Amino acid sequence: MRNADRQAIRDLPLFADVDEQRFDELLNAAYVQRIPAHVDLIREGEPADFLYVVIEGSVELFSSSHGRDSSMAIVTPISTFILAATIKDAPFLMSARTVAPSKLLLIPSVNIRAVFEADTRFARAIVTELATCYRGVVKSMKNLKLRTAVERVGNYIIRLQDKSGGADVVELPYGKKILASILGMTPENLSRAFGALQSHGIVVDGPSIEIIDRTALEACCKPNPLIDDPRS
Amino acid sequence: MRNADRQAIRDLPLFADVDEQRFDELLNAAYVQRIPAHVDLIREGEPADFLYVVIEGSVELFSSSHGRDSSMAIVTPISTFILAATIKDAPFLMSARTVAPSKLLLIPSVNIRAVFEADTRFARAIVTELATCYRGVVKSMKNLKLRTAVERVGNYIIRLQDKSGGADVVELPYGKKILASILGMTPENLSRAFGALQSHGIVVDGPSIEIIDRTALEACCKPNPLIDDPRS
DNA sequence: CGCGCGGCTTGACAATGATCAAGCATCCAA
DNA sequence: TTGGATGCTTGATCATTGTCAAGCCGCGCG
Repeated sequence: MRNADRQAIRDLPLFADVDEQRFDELLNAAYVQRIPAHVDLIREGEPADFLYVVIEGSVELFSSSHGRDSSMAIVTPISTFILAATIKDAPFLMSARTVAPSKLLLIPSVNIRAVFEADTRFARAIVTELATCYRGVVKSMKNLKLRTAVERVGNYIIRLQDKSGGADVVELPYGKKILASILGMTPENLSRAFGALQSHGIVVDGPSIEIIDRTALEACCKPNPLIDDPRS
Repeated sequence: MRNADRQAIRDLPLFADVDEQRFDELLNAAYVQRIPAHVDLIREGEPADFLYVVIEGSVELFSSSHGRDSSMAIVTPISTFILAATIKDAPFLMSARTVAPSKLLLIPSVNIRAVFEADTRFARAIVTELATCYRGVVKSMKNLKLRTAVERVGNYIIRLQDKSGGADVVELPYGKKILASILGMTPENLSRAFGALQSHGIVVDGPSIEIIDRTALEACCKPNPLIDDPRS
């Protein structure tokens, strides 16, 4: 493993305070895997044998039930996924597949659980991580239940602009098909929402979106920091 | 505080392994409150000054944004709510109000965080609790995104029957208006879903529901343990 | 006890969003 | 380079769900 990658993982709040020796143990037990795009990593319902860390690329978490599918989230570097299932030694509630060619670190769950039992600082870091994950999903629920499709799309654009340092032109980081599914709508409806928002301060050109009137966009889509602020 | 209440709280996985002296500290710092029905306990966006424990009665967690409201969960005894906000010292993402006359224990968040820092077993119990809460919300998301309204209602009935030990007749534990909102629909649509399910193995009489053909109900609503099993 | 309010049901109608289908553009593999 | 597959857009149509409204019932309060 490259030192830059190792340091990037070390800098994650989850691992930052772990005892150095135990961090070494985790990494020594782990596997680095380079995976092409569109590869299934794990299937919902299967045991969570590894904690996954996305180093490069991106991973889609999705769920299926009786013929229906829905994307739930995209995990980008440097992030972990399936921490809760790992800690609980429980089956995973979502499947995961690579969206782009990806570099992943797979840390065996037994090692994660061992360090969790042995290192108090790790246990506390896991608390913070899980609390953050929990609040993230609660906010997604609120987004779904309290907003129309157009509002969800508009607020996604606003968040993306904020995340891009306020740039006027932002690029969608993944395809519109997945974005639609994450936002809880069909691709057709996403196209229509983009169309509708062109009267409210944006210009859409494929994966590029220019925000020409942020005020109009916010008036239409009504951002709420208790849903949209990634730090809350 | 009555000994039975104290023991019931002590028996919660969250507190079961906490050092006895520290558990005493928590309870000594706490307040018992008897609250009538329909009283707002906390408003979303406010700081989470207390961890709440429902000892009797029930509490509705709900959210509002720009004129729209939605119920998110009902908390029943013996359970806590707003643990994540307490631990993160963050604003609460949902409001809470009593559904029925309730008896609550309010434990100051500063005390919770102090014991979290001092008692490893508490930290670990919090991990398990948060992981469980996180998985619960993920399952709610899947319920919303992967099912129709009728399926959501039908699976709610199935879960209620399982929770009632398989009884043929079950009672809705709270009003249909709140149930509709938790399941992500209007009260009118809930009534219609109950009506539709009368052709699929149930008989509805006010808050009583008789399941006369569980097989037909399951065939219609397609339960999935990765959504519906409360232990997963 | 009576009245008012809220919950719930039901019907009519409207709105939102999904489905189906066709066409275009792009990307990837042979 | 070419062909096929996939993503995306757009339109027509359909289905699900929300809104509005009225009526009934039960509960709580004066």
